[in-house]
Amino acid sequence: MGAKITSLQVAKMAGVSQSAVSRVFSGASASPATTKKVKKAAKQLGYRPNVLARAMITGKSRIIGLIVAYLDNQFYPEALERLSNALQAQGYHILIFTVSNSTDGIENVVQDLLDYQVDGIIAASVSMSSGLTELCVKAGIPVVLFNRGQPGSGLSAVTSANIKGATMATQALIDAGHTRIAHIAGWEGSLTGRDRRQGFEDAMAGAGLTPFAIIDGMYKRNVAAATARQLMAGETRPDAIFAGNDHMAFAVMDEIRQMGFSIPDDVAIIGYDDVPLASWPAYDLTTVRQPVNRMVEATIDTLMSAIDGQDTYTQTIEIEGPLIQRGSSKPLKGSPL
Amino acid sequence: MGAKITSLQVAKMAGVSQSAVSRVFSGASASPATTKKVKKAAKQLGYRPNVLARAMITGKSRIIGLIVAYLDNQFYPEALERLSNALQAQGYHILIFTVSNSTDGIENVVQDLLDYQVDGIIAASVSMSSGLTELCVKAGIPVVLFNRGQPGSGLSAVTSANIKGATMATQALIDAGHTRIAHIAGWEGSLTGRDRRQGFEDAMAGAGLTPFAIIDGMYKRNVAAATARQLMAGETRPDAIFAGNDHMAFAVMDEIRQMGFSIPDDVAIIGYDDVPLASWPAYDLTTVRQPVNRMVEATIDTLMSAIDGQDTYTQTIEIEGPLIQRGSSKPLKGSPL
DNA sequence: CTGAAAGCGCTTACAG
DNA sequence: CTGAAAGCGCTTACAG
Repeated sequence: MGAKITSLQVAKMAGVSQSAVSRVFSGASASPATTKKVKKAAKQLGYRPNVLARAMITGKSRIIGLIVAYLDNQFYPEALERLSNALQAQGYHILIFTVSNSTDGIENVVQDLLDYQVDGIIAASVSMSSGLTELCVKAGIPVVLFNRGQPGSGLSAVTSANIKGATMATQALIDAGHTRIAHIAGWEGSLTGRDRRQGFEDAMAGAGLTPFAIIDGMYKRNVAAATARQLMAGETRPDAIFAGNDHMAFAVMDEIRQMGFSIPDDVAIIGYDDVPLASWPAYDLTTVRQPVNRMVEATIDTLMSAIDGQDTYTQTIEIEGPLIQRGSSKPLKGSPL
Repeated sequence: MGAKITSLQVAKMAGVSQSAVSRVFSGASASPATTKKVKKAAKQLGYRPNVLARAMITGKSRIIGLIVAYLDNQFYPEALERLSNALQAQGYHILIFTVSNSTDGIENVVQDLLDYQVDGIIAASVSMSSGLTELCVKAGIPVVLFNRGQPGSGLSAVTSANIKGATMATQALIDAGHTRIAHIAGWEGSLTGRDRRQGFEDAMAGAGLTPFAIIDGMYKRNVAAATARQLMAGETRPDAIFAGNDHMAFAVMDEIRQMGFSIPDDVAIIGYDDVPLASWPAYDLTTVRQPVNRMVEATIDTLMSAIDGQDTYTQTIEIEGPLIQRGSSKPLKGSPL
């Protein structure tokens, strides 16, 4: 068992040279007669080329390293699935690394990826230190950041239009007549979190309103829940909360309902992402949609052209998504429903 | 850029042979003096061994192929994360393939995996045709099925004790006083689905009860929701529903609540898996816990000993989990709460 | 179009 | 302990 079949054995059986076998399988030119003989022998022996050996020579492993965190946030499994499908369709394979949100894990991960001679790296919601970035650049391995920009890093990034999206969400709350609007923000250490906060502040300022509160929810369920409880337990309460993402918004809704408040009557909630769960009746969450499919497309495109060496310059792509109005917030004030 | 540093360059700089460099990095014996010189040169040049080249010679790629479907079911992202962490800790890396539930996709996937010379394969909730199984056996690549047994396949498998778990769940409904109990079953094409159905039927028969209905929910949200609606729209209605997994149970709860029924007063619901969402207040779902961490442990253990060639025999491991009583079902009849 | 040969970057017996 | 050499399974100029 495990008796590996090599191109040499196929060659012998087919009565041709080893190079001929290689040519047939690597798509190089070969006469119909040779091709036929080789294919027949290969089939009989169950031969398939060793991809690792091929990779060594061509310098192309056709492996893409994917680094992902936050798998408990429904946005990422979906993104992972779509990235995976898109990459498979192009004949690439994904070497996956899951990391925790802490930064220290990622150092080794990138080195491991590089050791495997990956052709490119997609980093979903993780930050790359300048040292790591340099490492990849030196190795000539393109990196694309997914759903997390990193200004000044020199890395390509694909995100949604976070400032604009957050402005839309906040504006919707303002237009519905809310005045005491709080923001449970995404992790301040991430550009995504900072941009959404910026959008919130812009909209509030534009309406001449003072934020009821801005608190970092760290993109974590328990932090968001605790924050919500604290906000709602006070003497004066917010009449609306914009959460930095859906994952936190669900925790906020759970907590607030448990306290006996009604959504959206006592307090309106808006999230960000539009993960599948947001549309389920149990939450029915108003949210800003991040168009996963278009973000994935852009990511793959960016990565592929970098691998092909077409574009050596860095691209930052922002994709806009609509506000999806649902039951967790009130429609426009005075608007018919 | 991309000027790959090889062991030969390190050797020249360190003034030793290429073999010496290799020995230092592959953990073979080398004198302290040599080791020091080599490490110094390697560091200066930023050298790291090419894992692909190493894999070619040793015949060990340290890559594990992971096939996963149903990523929209919260159980799998969690399992993926834990599998990934456990494997990384052992120095293995995961080549991931996401497949749809349809069987046709997996054929090519396994071939791709084999082409990459993976050391082993973990198949999460996907079935392997006998042809595929034979392919892996011939290639000497161990396969472990995760959360999906396949009797007669000769493959190792790790699952929860599905029959027992389903019996417990059903018994809990019976003990709470329900008599018109329906089962929205997991996909009949899967052993998991059939076993849970079996457990349901056993418990019902044991109590002298006739199932109100048994309908295949295909492990799909929309099918489960439609089934629930149909059941509840009838003249006589079930007073309890056991769903084949949590993912379907959530859909059932959403649908039933939208119809205006109350849970658990009008109808009690129990699921299977105990995914994180089950404990969130919005669902508060009574369910049978699948101990992911122990299932992952068992999977890794089984795979590793197969890779090391210690155990060539097939193992089928079933892990028991407790029933987690929550608000979607009533506690034991007459019990204080 | 085809075969003989070199070489990808390593590991590992084999002598010394 | 160490170096020279063979070889893992391929691809790819190079002649013919």
